[in-house]
Amino acid sequence: MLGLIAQAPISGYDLCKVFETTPMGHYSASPGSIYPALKRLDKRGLVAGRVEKGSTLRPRRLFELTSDGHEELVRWVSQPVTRRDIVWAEDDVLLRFGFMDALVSRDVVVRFLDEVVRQCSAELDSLQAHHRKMRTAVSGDEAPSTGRLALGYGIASYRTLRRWAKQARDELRRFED
Amino acid sequence: MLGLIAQAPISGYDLCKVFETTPMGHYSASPGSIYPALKRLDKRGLVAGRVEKGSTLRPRRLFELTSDGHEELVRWVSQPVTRRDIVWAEDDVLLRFGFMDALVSRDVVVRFLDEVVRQCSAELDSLQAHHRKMRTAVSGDEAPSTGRLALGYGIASYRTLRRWAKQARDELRRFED
DNA sequence: AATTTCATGTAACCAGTTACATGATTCA
DNA sequence: TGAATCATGTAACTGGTTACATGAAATT
Repeated sequence: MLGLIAQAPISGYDLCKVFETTPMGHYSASPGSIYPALKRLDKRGLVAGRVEKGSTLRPRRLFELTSDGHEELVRWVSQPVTRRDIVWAEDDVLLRFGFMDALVSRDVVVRFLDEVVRQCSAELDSLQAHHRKMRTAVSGDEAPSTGRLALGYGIASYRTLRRWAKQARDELRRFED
Repeated sequence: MLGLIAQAPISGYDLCKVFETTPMGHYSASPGSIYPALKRLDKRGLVAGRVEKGSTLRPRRLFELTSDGHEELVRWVSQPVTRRDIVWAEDDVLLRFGFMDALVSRDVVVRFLDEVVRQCSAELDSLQAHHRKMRTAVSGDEAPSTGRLALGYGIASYRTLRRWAKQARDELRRFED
């Protein structure tokens, strides 16, 4: 939400709309979470709401970032990418990346992607070891268990993330001055 | 947890171990969630715990599925795969798949994968439309925004899932009698 | 003798989901 | 005039995380 508010002042209602109608919807968020979250952010001094019109219209509160909010947002996207992030919060990693270019310099973004590649490789090593163990455990010409196939998807998934990170990094480098 | 208990009677402690030491750890779960969850499942009559030893040893409760629990587990894995599942609960879809072969027939599994392919294609259409919109919005020879690149990952991700589902289906078909 | 592991659990805190409530405004 | 949309919010239910508590058994 801080990332969205940073792009332009926005109301709670329009935040809901973003989650409903764009791929941001991947990150869920319903009125029942957005309004309380805005209230929390306000209480922490990270956003400030101002009423757009004072006339007969139903008031519409536009929220914008405070300087504390901007600081917090930069801190959030700039966090080191840990293996834990890759495994348990891959979506957050991508979300942080998606807001980065408006907040930090190009080479911070590139280092971020390099770290994603590193952590993917680490996780892949561990998953592949498990995958091999499952092969030897059964061994034969029966069909693979769905459990083993599911693990195969996990591996394919981290490979895709790693490949994407490498390509994205190269693409960003290509446009460096 | 029902899926794990179905494989063999297991204690709360050993369930914790599974999540700590295998790729199942991807699905989180800590003692603070496992023990209360076991209690809930017990209360709902889906699992039954029996004490392993009555001697001086600290009692160790082994849980096994009741017939209601088995029914519920089969119901869970057999649910239709919706687009909502693919988008918001991809992990659950893979988890259901991973437990399937012990619970339902081969062709139910194959139909499950076919449905995954369908729903991926639907989601891909929608994401690609958004992706194209972001291209035309900026248009030029500047570097792509990290937001657009992040969406690119989403697309790569669903492509991987679709490709995996097709391959897994073919592999399962190859071993059909 | 001290530490680690086995083994089970509880409590405070936090936050998301669903569903509901309210009332103004715009559109058919 | 009735329905949909704009716009903001609340409440009950649910359940996860972290951290803590307890004590026996095995290991060093």
